[in-house]
Amino acid sequence: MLSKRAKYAIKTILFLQDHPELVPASAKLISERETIPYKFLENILRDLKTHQLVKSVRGAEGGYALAKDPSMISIAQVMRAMDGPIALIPCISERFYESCPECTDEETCRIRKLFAEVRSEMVPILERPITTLAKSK
Amino acid sequence: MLSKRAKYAIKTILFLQDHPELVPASAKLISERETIPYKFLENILRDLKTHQLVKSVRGAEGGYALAKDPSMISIAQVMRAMDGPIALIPCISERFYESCPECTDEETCRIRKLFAEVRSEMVPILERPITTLAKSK
DNA sequence: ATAAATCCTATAGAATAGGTATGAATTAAA
DNA sequence: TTTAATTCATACCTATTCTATAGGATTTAT
Repeated sequence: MLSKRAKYAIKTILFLQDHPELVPASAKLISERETIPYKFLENILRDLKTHQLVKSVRGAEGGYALAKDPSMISIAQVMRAMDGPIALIPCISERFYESCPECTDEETCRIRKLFAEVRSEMVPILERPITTLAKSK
Repeated sequence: MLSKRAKYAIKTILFLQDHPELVPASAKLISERETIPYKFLENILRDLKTHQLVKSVRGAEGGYALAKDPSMISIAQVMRAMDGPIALIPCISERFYESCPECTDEETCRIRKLFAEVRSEMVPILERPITTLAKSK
């Protein structure tokens, strides 16, 4: 399941996309508008910044903005930044690969094969740019 | 990510499917053959039994067997028994539905919409009977 | 200067993961 | 009828992760 951290991060990214007029948006503002605990959000924003998904302006009137064009940002990027692998098992993850200690033959592992199929269905959906998410409200 | 609990459970189910000649298979045997910690496996087997995926025979020469025809068992069933929802967010889960406390309108929630799409791709794959998993080794 | 911000480190409580310990109940076989 | 193998049940344990919160240092527009 998606962590709250990732969910809050996604909401933050979408908020920044939806409100270019409020940019740079302060953590306080985002926190209030999206009902995300303030200090927790600060933490998440730092992480998003490390992963170059947002950029920041310091000092009074400062805040956060998307670090790149929204058409270059996907939910998958946010999820990977917050929660790590999208794949349900590490032995098929592209960016977070890890072999199963007990596995004798990855090539023939049925479990791996099944979850590889799942992954290859999930990833393209999550990698769509956030601009393709129908805007609502 | 899939928990070890779920992974061990899947391996156990596949083991029982692959070795009808060893049925009823004792926890000890399964534990050795699949290198799953014995006491942890006992725990998992109890849970699988509660969810009617395996049945047990008590006493000496006892052990575990699949509770129904393998063609009626899916990886999704095992995952739900062990880890709960397959959906990445609870507001689109069929069996473990929970609304997001802060959500004002599920109908228009873009996040929900996206993850619903992900879920509807994942579930059919995971719900295939285990008999359809190409046997290997 | 002051206020409003980001930035940084540390801490804390709760839940979950991954197991372990102990022993009772059941049953086949010797 | 004893013994050994097994399931069944409960409780416990340790480490990690999750979800934050606290306190303060730093930066900057006004």
